[in-house]
Amino acid sequence: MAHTVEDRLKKFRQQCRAAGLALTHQRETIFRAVVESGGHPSPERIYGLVKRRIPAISLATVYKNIRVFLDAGLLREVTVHHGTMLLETNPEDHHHLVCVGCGAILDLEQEAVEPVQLRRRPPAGYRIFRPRVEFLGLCPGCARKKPEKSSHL
Amino acid sequence: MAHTVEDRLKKFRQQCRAAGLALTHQRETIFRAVVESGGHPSPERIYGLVKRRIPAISLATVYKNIRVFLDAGLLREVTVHHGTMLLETNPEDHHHLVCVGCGAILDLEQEAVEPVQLRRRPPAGYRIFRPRVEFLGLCPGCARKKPEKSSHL
DNA sequence: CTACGTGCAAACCATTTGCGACACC
DNA sequence: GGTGTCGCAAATGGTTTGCACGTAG
Repeated sequence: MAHTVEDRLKKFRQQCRAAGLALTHQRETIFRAVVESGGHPSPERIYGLVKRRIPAISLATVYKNIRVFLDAGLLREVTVHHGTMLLETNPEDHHHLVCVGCGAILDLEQEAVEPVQLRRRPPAGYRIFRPRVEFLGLCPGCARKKPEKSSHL
Repeated sequence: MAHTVEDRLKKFRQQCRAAGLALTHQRETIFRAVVESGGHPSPERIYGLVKRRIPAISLATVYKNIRVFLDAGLLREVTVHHGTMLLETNPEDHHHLVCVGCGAILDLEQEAVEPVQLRRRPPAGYRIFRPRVEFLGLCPGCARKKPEKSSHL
C-alpha cells in the first residue's frame, strides 16, 4: 500500500531484472522523474525533468524508454488514442470498448452499463457534463496474439 | 430518435445556418462522409471518402472543417488527448475528471465512483481488464471563459 | 460585392528510426 | 566480450498555417 518514491524505484529495479532490462542510470532517472512528477506528464515534460540531472540525455532516449516501460507494464499511459484524432459518428451518448492491443473501439449503448454514479461532490467550480466509460481490454484478434501481455493496462 | 443520414444532414444545414457557417459543397460532403462512415473515423479516412466525390479536395480543407464542426458542436471527437502521450503516475486504479476546454486531467479515487457494472456479456472473444470512467466537463478556469460553449461534448 | 471558404505548399510538433559509439551483465 | 542501450540526426506521421483565388450569401 505504501507508494513512496523509494518503494516504487525498488519495485522498478526488480521488474527490470525480471524483464531482462539493463538497469542504466538513464532508465532509473527517467522512471524517477515520472514517479516524482505526479499528475499526467508528457514525454516532453519528463525530458525536461531528467535533463536537469543528466544534461546530455537525448529526447529519443526518453521516448525509447517510456515505450519500453509501457510494453513491460512498468508504466501506464492515460490514453490509448494519442496518435490521431478520431471522430464519433454515433450521435447518442454511449460508452466504449477499447482494445489496448490495436486501439480498436467498439460502441456500447448507454443502457448496456449500469448508470455511473459519483459518490462525492466534484471539486468546487468544476462543471461535469457526462461520464463516459472505457472498458479496456483485448479484441479477439489481439487476445489471441498477445497471451498474457498488456494485462496491466 | 430517427438518425437517418438525411435527417442528420438536414439538422446539419440548420445548425450551419444558425452558426453563421457557409453551406458549401465541401462541407456537406465532409459531414456526410463522417455520418456515413460509421464507427470512429480519422480525418485521413474522411479525406479518402470525400476524395471519391470531390477529387480536387484538399486534406487541409478536411481538417479545417472538422475543426469548425467540433467547435460548433456539430461533431464530437472520441478523445480529447490526441495530441500528445500522457502517462499515469498514480499506480492505483482510478478514474478521471477531464476538462474538455484545456485537456486538464484530475484523478478521482476509484471509491469516489459507484462500481461500474456491465449489464450484458461483452462480445464473444473479447477480454475486458477494467473499466475506466472519464467525467467530461469544464475546469473552473475554462468554465469561466467559455460560458455555454462545448456543453455538447 | 465582400467576407468567408478553398487549395496548395510549406511549416510545425510529437514520435520513431538508423546507426556508430559505449556500457551493463 | 557481446548484446543491449545511448546520443545524434534524419525521417515520419499527423495537423496547422499563410496566402492567392474563388464563391456563398
